Amino acid sequence: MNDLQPLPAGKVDSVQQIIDAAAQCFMAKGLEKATIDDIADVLAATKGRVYHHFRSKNAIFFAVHRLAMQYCFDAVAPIMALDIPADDKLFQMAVAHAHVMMDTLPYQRSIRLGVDIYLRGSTTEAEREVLRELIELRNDYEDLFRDVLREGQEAGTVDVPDVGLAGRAIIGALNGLVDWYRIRPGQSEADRAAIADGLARTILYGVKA
Amino acid sequence: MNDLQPLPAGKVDSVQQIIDAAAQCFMAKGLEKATIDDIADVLAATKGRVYHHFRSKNAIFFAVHRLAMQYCFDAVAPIMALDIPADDKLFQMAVAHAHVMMDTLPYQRSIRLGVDIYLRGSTTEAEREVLRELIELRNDYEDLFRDVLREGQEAGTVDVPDVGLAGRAIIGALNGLVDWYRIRPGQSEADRAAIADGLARTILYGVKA
DNA sequence: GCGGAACAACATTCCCAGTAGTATGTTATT
DNA sequence: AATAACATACTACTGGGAATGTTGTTCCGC
Repeated sequence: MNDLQPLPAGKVDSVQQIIDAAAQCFMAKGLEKATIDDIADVLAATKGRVYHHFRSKNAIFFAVHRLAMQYCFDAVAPIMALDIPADDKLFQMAVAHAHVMMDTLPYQRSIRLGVDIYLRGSTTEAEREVLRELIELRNDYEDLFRDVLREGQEAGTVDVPDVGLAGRAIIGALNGLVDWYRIRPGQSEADRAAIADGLARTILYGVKA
Repeated sequence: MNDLQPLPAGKVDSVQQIIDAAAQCFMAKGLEKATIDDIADVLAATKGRVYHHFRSKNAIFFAVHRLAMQYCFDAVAPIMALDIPADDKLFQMAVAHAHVMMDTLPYQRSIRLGVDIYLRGSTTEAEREVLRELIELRNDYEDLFRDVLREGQEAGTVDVPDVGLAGRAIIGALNGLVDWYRIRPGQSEADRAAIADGLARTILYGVKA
């Protein structure tokens, strides 16, 4: 995939490959049905390689989840720092989030609904602790949207019945991408930009004429 | 839950109980981790009862899915028949859909992301056939929203950049309920009405002041 | 600058717990 | 007596994870 790099390669790359393969498998077959062997197969390797770097299957899922959240933060956080009106900021954040959903689809798809299910299934206390962190990460991320909403509400550029509810609505509309978006061969960057822009616009301006 | 009926009971009721128990288990532990024994336990019964009425675990999931869609149609279809402006219709549909999400949470939660995953895992052709029907059902349902959107767009009461995209946004924002809504002890019917109304309002009118 | 020890990065093999599904009772109803 | 509606007991298999084997690389004293 990225074999043509100057070959810094080494250890980090191998772990990264495993995480990436896992995300693909999780997306394709679901968290449970995807086996360690499946992940190894994608890499043309065996379980040995996977278990050398990860303690358990859960640990792999956690890594996928953490990276997925990282992608989101990296895309949206810079916009938070901009000194622009809250409504404009929100628009750009929505566009950025939509792009991340499409660009890192396997990751985002893997973590949907996965957390709370894994929470109940996790045996060790250590695992539950990691899960709480991940959930908190997610909450922090979604708070970014709520914060901007509140900022706009106070400045008068945003008007919603309930900031919390509006935040949920926005996140829901954007995350829905993960459910219906499919990577098609003939799609251009412009097509994806149109999707991201159209979604953000619909959310910001509503559907009423 | 509905024990106080005139007790028509009999066979239909037993099957219904199994489906209901399955939906609860699927919500609590996920489709894979929920076992047939779990479902039987909820009913204080054994696998025998379950397998007497259902050929396989997949068949149970299909029943849950079908019923989940049925609940949606039953709530939204009547509104389609009303002779009111498209934007008002859309608002009422959104409110109704939100209520169904909360009222039948275990069902709706069970089917999220379950379909496409099961699609790849389904062995027999018969199962895949059933899945195609279910997916088509879902598309038909979502088409209801898109149809109303288009109707409003033509009538001038709705203004969106893209009808398909706006439909996805609306569905996404509403279905997001399934992810974050939790049944709390002290919640009243009014609380849920506020959620449904607030969501619909945010979607219809957007967030811009 | 070389022999080998220690280690990293895997591959192979094996075990066993858990689970879907089956086969075979058992009881009540019609 | 036939069948519906279950319960009980059993089988077969899958997949996570551990134990162990193999190979290339690094490092270190002499």
